[in-house]
Amino acid sequence: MATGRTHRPATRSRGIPEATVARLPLYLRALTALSERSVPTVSSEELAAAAGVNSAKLRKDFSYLGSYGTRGVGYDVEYLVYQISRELGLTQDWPVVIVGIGNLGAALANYGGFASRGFRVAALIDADPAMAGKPVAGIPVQHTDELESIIRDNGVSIGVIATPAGAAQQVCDRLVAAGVTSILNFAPTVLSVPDGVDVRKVDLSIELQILAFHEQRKAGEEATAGAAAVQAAAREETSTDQGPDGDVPAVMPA
Amino acid sequence: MATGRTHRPATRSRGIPEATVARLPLYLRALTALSERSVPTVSSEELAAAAGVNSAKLRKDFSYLGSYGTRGVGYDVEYLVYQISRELGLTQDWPVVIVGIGNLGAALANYGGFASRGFRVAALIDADPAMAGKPVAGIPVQHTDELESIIRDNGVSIGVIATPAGAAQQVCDRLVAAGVTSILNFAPTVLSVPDGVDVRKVDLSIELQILAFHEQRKAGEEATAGAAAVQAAAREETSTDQGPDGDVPAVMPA
DNA sequence: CCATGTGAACCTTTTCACAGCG
DNA sequence: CGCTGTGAAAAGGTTCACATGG
Repeated sequence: MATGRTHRPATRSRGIPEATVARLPLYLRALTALSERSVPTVSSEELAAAAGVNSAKLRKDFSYLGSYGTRGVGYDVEYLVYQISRELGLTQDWPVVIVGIGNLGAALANYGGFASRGFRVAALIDADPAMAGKPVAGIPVQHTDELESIIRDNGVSIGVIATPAGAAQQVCDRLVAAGVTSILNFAPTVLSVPDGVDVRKVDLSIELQILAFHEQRKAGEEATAGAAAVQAAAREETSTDQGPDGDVPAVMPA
Repeated sequence: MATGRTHRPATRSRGIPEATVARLPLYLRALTALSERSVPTVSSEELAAAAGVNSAKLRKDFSYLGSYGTRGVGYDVEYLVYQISRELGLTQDWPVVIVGIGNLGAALANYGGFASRGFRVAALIDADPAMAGKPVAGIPVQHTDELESIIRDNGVSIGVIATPAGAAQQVCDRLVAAGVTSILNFAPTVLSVPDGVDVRKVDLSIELQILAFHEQRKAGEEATAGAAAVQAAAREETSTDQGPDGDVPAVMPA
């Protein structure tokens, strides 16, 4: 930490916009890469390019966190990594359970991006008795019967559901009853949860359908030509700035 | 198709908002479920509940497609399924290739939600020679060398990247050069592509980080109590309406 | 009489453009 | 003098509330 962890009296008022929160992990990833290459500082322009957004947006986002840059120079990489990590709550340890160890569950269990971000896979849970005891990614799979005790014993507050759609709501209910308050849902279902519980969903099929929509437009353009067919040009995917930010994720039953 | 495919003179002007497009797959899923239960019609209220959004939003969304409902009654399920499918371009066949057949790639290959939505896995591609010929989900894995010919021979315009981060850009370049114009990226990297190519990303780690942020707030609330700590109550996750809609997805290297 | 379809109000997010600081 | 930080404007999306039509 170059600038030292001054902890800042935090001019930062509360209420960081959701859209900004959703981009912080992007900046963090880009900053981590710079940090590994021992780059000391970055300008908003450079960092924005690395994160795939435009610089005005990035500066505005950072302004919600506080004034962490130096005019005429840029941002101190290490310091920003620290500030964003702290803001996202990644400086603490988050035990996570993954329920449903099919192809997807296994993929998630093996994902390396967890540990490096403060997430720890506390347990893998599956309803199939035949899976019990089998190690996946070095962690023995436990039976669903153990779900409640696992959650409680490990103080788990984040659960990942990678079960088939039919089992998702039931698993969700049990996770919530046992104390989980944040759920990442990969099953293609709408989960209903009580107030105070956060749900985010990832649905692959949805992402593909959105791509298909735009793909279809591209094809139609040549045909419809003439008149006002330009329109799609509005979607200037300018080589950067991906992550349309305003989206719905994608799913996957195991 | 109850109402028959009248094809409608389409009062519908062009330019459906991105946010609406992102929700169409959600409605489609809910409608498909209703269709399977042979439900003939739904009100905006019912369908909205099933899709996890509020009814005003749903009606506004549908208004961009045209007037497909009947006042005092609701929407014809079969007819809407058809209209939305057509709008999304799902009435045609979309051959897709998946590059990177690790845990995640295999999970995707096995995902059933594809075929039922007009997507067809045309080929599985991996750089590991040892994988070549091995069947995954009934489809033999082919070596990366074949990538260009596979794309061309099958007229593939949508590619899924499930490789490690380091290989993603290179794979992306080859896909684009071979003719792919839509990419779903699971690797935790920002891909740069020429104009006209669409990229969507899915990043698991990002989703978890967003959950962690809110989780941290919840914990802080009790401590910070007193003063103005309410604020998070604004996030009324009212048992439905998940999918904060304004987000950034999550990734996964194989 | 009911539920759709939609203008209008409202809120969020993005973009602009430049003052101000290092 | 360059780059950050930020008001103000613009764009985009959501919610309200009700006229409209089956």
